[in-house]
Amino acid sequence: MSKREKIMLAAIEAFKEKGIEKTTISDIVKTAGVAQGTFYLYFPSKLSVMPAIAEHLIAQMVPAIEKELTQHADVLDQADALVEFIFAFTRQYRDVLALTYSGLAATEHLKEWEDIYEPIYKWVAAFLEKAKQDKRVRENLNCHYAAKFIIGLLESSAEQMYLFTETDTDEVLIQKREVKQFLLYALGIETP
Amino acid sequence: MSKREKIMLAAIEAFKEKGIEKTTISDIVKTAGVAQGTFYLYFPSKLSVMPAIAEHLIAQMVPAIEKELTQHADVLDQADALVEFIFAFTRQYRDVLALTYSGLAATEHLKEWEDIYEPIYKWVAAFLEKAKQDKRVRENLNCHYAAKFIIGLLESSAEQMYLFTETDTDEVLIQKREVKQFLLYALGIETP
Amino acid sequence: MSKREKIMLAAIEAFKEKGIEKTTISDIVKTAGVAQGTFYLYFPSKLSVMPAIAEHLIAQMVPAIEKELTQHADVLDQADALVEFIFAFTRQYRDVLALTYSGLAATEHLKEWEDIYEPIYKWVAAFLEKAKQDKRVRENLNCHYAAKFIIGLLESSAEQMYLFTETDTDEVLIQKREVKQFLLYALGIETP
Amino acid sequence: MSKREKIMLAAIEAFKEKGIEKTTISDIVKTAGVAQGTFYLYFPSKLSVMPAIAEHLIAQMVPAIEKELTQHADVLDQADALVEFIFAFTRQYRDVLALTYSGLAATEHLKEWEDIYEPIYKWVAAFLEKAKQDKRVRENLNCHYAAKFIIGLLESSAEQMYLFTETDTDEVLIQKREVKQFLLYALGIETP
DNA sequence: GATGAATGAGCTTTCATTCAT
DNA sequence: GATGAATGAAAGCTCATTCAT
Repeated sequence: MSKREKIMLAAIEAFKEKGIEKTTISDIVKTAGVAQGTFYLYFPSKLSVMPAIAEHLIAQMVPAIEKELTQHADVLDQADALVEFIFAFTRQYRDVLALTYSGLAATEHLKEWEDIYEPIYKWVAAFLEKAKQDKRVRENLNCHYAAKFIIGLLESSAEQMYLFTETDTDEVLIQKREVKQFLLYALGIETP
Repeated sequence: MSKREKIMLAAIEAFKEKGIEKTTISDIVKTAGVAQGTFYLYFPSKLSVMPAIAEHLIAQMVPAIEKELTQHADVLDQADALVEFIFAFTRQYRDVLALTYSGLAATEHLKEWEDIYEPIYKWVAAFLEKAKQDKRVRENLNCHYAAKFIIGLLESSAEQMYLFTETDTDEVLIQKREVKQFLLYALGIETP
Repeated sequence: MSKREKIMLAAIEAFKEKGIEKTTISDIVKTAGVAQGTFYLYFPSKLSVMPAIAEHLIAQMVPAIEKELTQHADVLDQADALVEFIFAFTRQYRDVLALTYSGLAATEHLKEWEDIYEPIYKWVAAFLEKAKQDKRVRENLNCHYAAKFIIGLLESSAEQMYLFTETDTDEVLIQKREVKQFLLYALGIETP
Repeated sequence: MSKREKIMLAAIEAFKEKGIEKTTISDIVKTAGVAQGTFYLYFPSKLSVMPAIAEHLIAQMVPAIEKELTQHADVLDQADALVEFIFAFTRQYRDVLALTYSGLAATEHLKEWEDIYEPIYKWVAAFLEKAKQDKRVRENLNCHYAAKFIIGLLESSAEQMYLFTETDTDEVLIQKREVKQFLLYALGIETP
């Protein structure tokens, strides 16, 4: 593993452990097992690690979403898969996601957040477009906007859950079922 | 105005101005016009102001939402008013909202976030319940969950916009129109 | 009890509890149950309480020593009583004694220490003088100096003990026995 | 000289100069010629330098005492040398000694004081033991205890003097002569 | 006399940053 | 490239002191 990568992963650990504000570069290099000065060979400041972390997350997210969606032919199954995926992903990375968002918000980098999401929006929009051609969603659906609403809706509902629990309690299962129904109506998907 | 209140409002100003990371307690007390030591009479640390700010924001939001919703009799108009309100509120407090969330995330206070939102969820749920009795929304709607989804959906879509612009551009108007339509379908509201 | 006295006793408590350095005037007034400003009506600073504490100690010590010594007619018994008294007194006030000395040392008041002890030296010297007339101590004994040596010797040996233990262990009993013998030889007292 | 040593010696200077209470870490580092932060690489607080100072003092005292005592064959001369040495040492370090004791008392380190003295007690006891074998001191002398009493006696009598004067006045000479005599009787040393 | 909220000078402490090795 | 002891600017924080009530 490269030193740069070591530092980035150590930063994630340290941020999780102590919060962004209280994490020092000293903490990060101690966790990474490199010298104090080495940090500056790769990053100019503590918060400049954030975009790298965000990219790291997305680099894991995009191919996973793609794989999920292409596994299913019908939009109903795809919606289902998307909900499951976003909940699973949010659960797995809940700390890091909150940290990354918060870390970007604390700097001037917040605007990059949307750029980072762009590829995901694209993918979802493409699938909706396909479904529209197949008349499987309502014909007045604006796929470009809908993609963003869907991601926002699913992420916020997943976060609402995993703020309190790390495991999939009954409460989580109900929330998932309900958000799926909410989503199907919003997209105008006919259920059998 | 109490010193505590002065400090809190000054913190909002300072956070807006310089971001949380770069704001010092010195900045806050200068803006508040109180002495350095006075800060510590009311708050133990910079981030401990965050929950107070969050409460302040919600304290402004709840009666405003209540007023908006009670002004309209039909759920169609209420939905419309809610979208307009959340967009307007998000625009007005866009910096502070992102910062507050991020500030809470950086502390142990994040879980309080949902508690703070609780009264708003309650209000929206109550209005949906009323609409359901009037058969103005789909009859299988779970009002309790829907309330949370609606708020999450609207806030995320408003944030997506105001991350980039402070004024209501065409882009914003379209996003509003689209999210309204998305919402109406999700709730199963019949449009004339 | 006067406020001044309350403050002085509270200072002793606070110094015992947290040490002189870490005790604040705030701590003292909280313990004393008076207001912050009240302190300054009686003392100009934290360390200016020290001489008052020292006087308080001596005010208790002098009559007690006097009583002990006058109870016994012979110098052998008086020496015995003095050892017992200094050990008992040191045990009882060991924290305060160290604090007082240290508190005076940290200021310009250390020289007052000897003044405070003066009456005790006087008393002991007087008793030695009487014993010398009775030929009960060696005839070349300089009573004035001997008084100071005795107090120094006994206090240091008592402190050596009670630094480690608060109760009269076997170790303490042996130390007392040995210091008595040491003292008797020093004074040239013939034992039966 | 190591930075740690520089800081310790600077602390001695500064404490002498301004007293413990009024000395700031800033004063110490200025005197030491190191940066503010460097202090914290070696000591966590101002008072935590105290044990280091105490050790430093003792490290100087032990070999000096050893040298003094081994220079003389007879216990009479050794007693004389010990009195002279303790008075000289107390005079030289009078500020620091009082401060060190007081500084240790103000912390949790006071108990270390006796540990630090242990090697000196050992040396003196060994010399007394030798003298006892030679029948130069009374045969019922408990050398272990006597060593502690002697050090306590001599230090307290030296301190009594140098509290008021820095030079060897007549008063000091008399006190030395008298304490020597007191000591000789206590040990049962026959004078020619 | 008594109070205690407010002050702000000045202390302690941190920690990003450097640079000789 | 890599190191980590040393730096010192700048932050946090304290607490003796004041003064209107």
